[in-house]
Amino acid sequence: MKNICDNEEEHKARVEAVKAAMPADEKIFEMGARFKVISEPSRLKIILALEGGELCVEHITEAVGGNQSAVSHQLKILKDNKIIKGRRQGQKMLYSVSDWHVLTMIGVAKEHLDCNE
Amino acid sequence: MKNICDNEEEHKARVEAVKAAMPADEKIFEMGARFKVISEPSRLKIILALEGGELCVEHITEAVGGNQSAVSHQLKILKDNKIIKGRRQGQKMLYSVSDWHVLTMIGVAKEHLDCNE
DNA sequence: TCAACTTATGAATACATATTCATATATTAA
DNA sequence: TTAATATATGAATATGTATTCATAAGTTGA
Repeated sequence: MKNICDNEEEHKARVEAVKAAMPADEKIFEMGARFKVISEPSRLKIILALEGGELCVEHITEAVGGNQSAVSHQLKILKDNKIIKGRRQGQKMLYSVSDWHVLTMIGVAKEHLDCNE
Repeated sequence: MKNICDNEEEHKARVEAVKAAMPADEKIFEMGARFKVISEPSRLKIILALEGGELCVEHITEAVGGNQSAVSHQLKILKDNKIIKGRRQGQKMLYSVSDWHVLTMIGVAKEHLDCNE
């Protein structure tokens, strides 16, 4: 069976095409950063906890387990990456998901892993 | 404005509901692992290079840059995570994407970042 | 202003992992 | 079997980052 990888002319054309279609390094890095943010289990849990609406830090901490400091650090990373947003209400900070693309991607992953009972 | 986080009764119910809807730790970890695999720029590039069909290691290396060893290491990680598959043809190994969920997720990310020209 | 409560943050530690170099393994042709 | 080519892999290094502890900062009520 003939394969493109054994044909030197097609080879060059193909590799050039792939390189041409490749997004800029900067874009690749941004995409990767996005996936990296939602790759950590603790952050993934936080996003899932917020899927149903905004919650304060204390409640998030209860919902996902772990201690308040760790949750706060992760909330900061999620906020810096614009995946969640926070608003203050009195002493409490209420966080909610602001990037719905992320929920879409998590939905695809959940579906794939059959997480919905 | 009344908020659920200021109401102790609703609070407990809500946190319990969130915990009940939360996938098992194991599932969370698997989802995270999936995202982690596609979060590294070098691996993301490899997947994008393979989006148009199978390529041999040498061509992948040319398309994404870097050296052969690094690409091979990343190919192994992608293969171990069942995101790509490889078949041997003579001296060459031809790799292709086997997990289309991953391409879906990358598509969402690309759209979000406006990577398409 | 002070005290209580909630959240954020800096520093230190511990752990994970990407890359490189050298080399091993596999395949083909002679 | 040997040489040439293609790919894989082990070990070492370097870098990134999650977690914890201690404490700071913001908010409210007295």
